[in-house]
Amino acid sequence: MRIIIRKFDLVNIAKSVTGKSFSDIDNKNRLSKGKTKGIFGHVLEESLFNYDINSSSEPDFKDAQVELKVTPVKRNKNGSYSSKERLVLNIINFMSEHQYSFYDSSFWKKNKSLLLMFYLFEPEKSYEDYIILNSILYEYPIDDLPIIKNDYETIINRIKAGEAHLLSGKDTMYLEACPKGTSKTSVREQPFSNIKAMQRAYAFKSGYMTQIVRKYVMGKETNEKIIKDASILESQTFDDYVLSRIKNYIGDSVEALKEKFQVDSKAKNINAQLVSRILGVNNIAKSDEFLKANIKIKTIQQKESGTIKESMSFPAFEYTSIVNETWEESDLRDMFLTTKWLFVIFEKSHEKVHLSDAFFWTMPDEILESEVKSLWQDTVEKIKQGKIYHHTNSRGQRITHFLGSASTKVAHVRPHGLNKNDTYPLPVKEQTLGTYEYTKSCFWLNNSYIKEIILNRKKRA
DNA sequence: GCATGATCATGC
DNA sequence: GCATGATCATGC
Repeated sequence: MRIIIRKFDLVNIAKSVTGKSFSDIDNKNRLSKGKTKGIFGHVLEESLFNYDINSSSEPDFKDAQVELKVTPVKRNKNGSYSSKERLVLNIINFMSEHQYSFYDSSFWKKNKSLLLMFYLFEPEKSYEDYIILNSILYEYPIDDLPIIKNDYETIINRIKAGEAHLLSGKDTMYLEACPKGTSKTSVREQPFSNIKAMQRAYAFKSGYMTQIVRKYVMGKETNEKIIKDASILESQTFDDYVLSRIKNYIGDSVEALKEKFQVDSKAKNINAQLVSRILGVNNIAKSDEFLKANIKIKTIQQKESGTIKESMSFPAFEYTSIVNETWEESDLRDMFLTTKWLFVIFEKSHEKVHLSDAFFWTMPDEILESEVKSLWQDTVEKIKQGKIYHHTNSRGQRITHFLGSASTKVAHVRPHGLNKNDTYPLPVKEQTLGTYEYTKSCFWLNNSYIKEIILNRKKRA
């Protein structure tokens, strides 16, 4: 007789190992056979749930229609927790998937209910000793579903347009088509083009997974939402909705907006605060949608001449970390590959600053892999050689060897800290100064490049 | 008026 | 106490 396991039972079984390590659970000695991809899933399937390992288009637990996923959580330097990576789901069959609507898709059939088991990834520990943090039955929140459906449509529409080879994680918000294969040479045929496309799988982006971790594993309260009514997204995308809300205020002065929304602050991000109010939230950067989709807001001031007032800063890098990175797995490259920005332009005219434009932007791959890459390499090389300080100018400022905006087209390196005494340690001695620390620095997008982005956008429109 | 080092106000 | 987003200051 076959025993039918229900969702409720599965969650209880999963929760019974909270706080245990994989070696505690592994009674079939799978861990002793060495680490392989998916080993944690295999241990739990065999030793906790007692079923045979399979790879079928059906969910792992057929009767309950639940798919088991074991996924790592990491601890950040500031003590918070994030998902260590995206959650990869089933492979997309380009040849057939385009025939289905969302609820008939392979994505929905296999993943409509997920049993998520989170473990803590700890780099200093051996993998057998990783601990299960918690387990939950994940069924999509009603507010997330319209966005996930729109993401699905976006992926399908690219396949229908014969563009499966151009699919990119940047196309979508929560659900992405991520590369899945041993290399770029893992390609498959697509139905509406002769060009072979990289094999891809559905996946939840790491930003989406991080919010699940924070809410369901760490117990953090729900984020405020920009979309107050899920039906808004039945007729438009999230991006279009956000831009249409902002466009209602184009031409308004900062003074008028401060008055209208009763915002009074000397903070340098006052313009971002105003955009938050326009979208009906306290802090757009902390909104549910921006966090889950990894969208960041940047406000930009354009002078009457058209020049952009300031270059654009990003978080400071740590000298000791960046020298241990390769470009392929660098924080900088990862940031540009996984972040989308909402640029909001404020233009100065007639002595007043007005809201003038808003659009979403991602770093083009070809720029990332040329100009940005070479700047990163130049910077890392100089840190490795301890060749940072150049000379002190007549104002007592320390001029560096890092590439400035005068010698680059897209991005440059400049200080970014509280003051010049706000430093990070150096991996090697600074050759001229003899110190083991230097003022914090970060990568900046050149204001001239930002101007170019805005011009190109106007040309296209 | 630009380029670049230095710094500020805020929030967590 | 520090990260962050954004801006300030001034020699050239």
